[in-house]
Amino acid sequence: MQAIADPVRREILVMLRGGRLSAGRIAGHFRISRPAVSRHLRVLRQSGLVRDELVGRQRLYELDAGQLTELAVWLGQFVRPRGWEHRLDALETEVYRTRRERRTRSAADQAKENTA
Amino acid sequence: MQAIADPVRREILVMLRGGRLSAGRIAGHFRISRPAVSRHLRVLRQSGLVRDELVGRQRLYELDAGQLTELAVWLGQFVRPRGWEHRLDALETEVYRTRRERRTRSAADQAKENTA
DNA sequence: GAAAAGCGTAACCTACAGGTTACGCTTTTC
DNA sequence: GAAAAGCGTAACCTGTAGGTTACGCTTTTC
Repeated sequence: MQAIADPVRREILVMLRGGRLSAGRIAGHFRISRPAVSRHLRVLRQSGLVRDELVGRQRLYELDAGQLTELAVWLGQFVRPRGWEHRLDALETEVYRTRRERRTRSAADQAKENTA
Repeated sequence: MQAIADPVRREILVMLRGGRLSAGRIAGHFRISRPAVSRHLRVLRQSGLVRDELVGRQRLYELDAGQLTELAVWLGQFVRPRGWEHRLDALETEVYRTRRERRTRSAADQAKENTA
C-alpha cells in the first residue's frame, strides 16, 4: 500500500500495463536520475507489484496486479456500503446467464460478445 | 492517495465506517498522543476523505467515501485487464435490462431484486 | 464565574523517503 | 580482449512526515 503512495511508482505501474519494459526504457520516461528509478523499481519488486527477469544485459519488468486486488478489496468496504465485491460477483453471474439465454435465442448477438 | 498511505489514517477510516465519532474517541483507540491523531484527522480532512462538524465542545468526524471512489477507479485499470470500470458499467446496464425483461415475464422475481 | 472537559495548533526533534554522484558487475559488440 | 551498454548498489545529503510536550481557545459543569 505504501508502494503506490509515490506518484513515480504509480506511473511506472501504468507504463507496465502495456506490457514488459526494460529498466532503461522506464527510467527514460522520467526526469529523475536512473538510479532513483532503479530504487523505485526495487520497492515495487519487494512489494510484489512487479516481477523482473534478466534477459541478456537488460532487466525486464512485468506487472503483477495480483497484489493490487488486495487493495481493491480493502477499498470495497468503502466504495459500496458492504459486500461490494460480493455484489460484483453477483453482477458477473447475472451477465453470463443473460448471455447464455440470449445466445439460445439469436446468433446475431455473438458480435456483441467481444464488444461487451 | 497519500492520505491512505499511513496505517493510522487507514484505521481511522475503518473506525468511521460504523458512523460518526468524536475526536476524543478516535484518539482513544491509538497509543500515540492525542495531538498526533488530531493531525492525522487534519490530513484526512484536507484530503476530503472526512467531514467534521462542531457539536458543543466536541468535534464529530464523518466518513466521506466519495474521494475513495476516485482511487477505486484508478485501481480498475489493473484489477481487470483494461476498461474495467467501463465493463462494470456495461455489467450494471446489462443487469438492469435483465431485471426489466424478467419483470415483464414474471412478478415472482421481485423478491430477488433486493437480494441481488 | 471558576474549574474541568474537549480539541486544535505551534514549536521542536528524529527517522526515513527520495534524490544525487560515484562505482562495480555482467553481457554484448567490434 | 577491450570498449561500451545496461543496471544495481553504496554513500551521502536534504526535505518532510509523524511523534512529543506545551499552550490556548471554547463549551460545559457545579
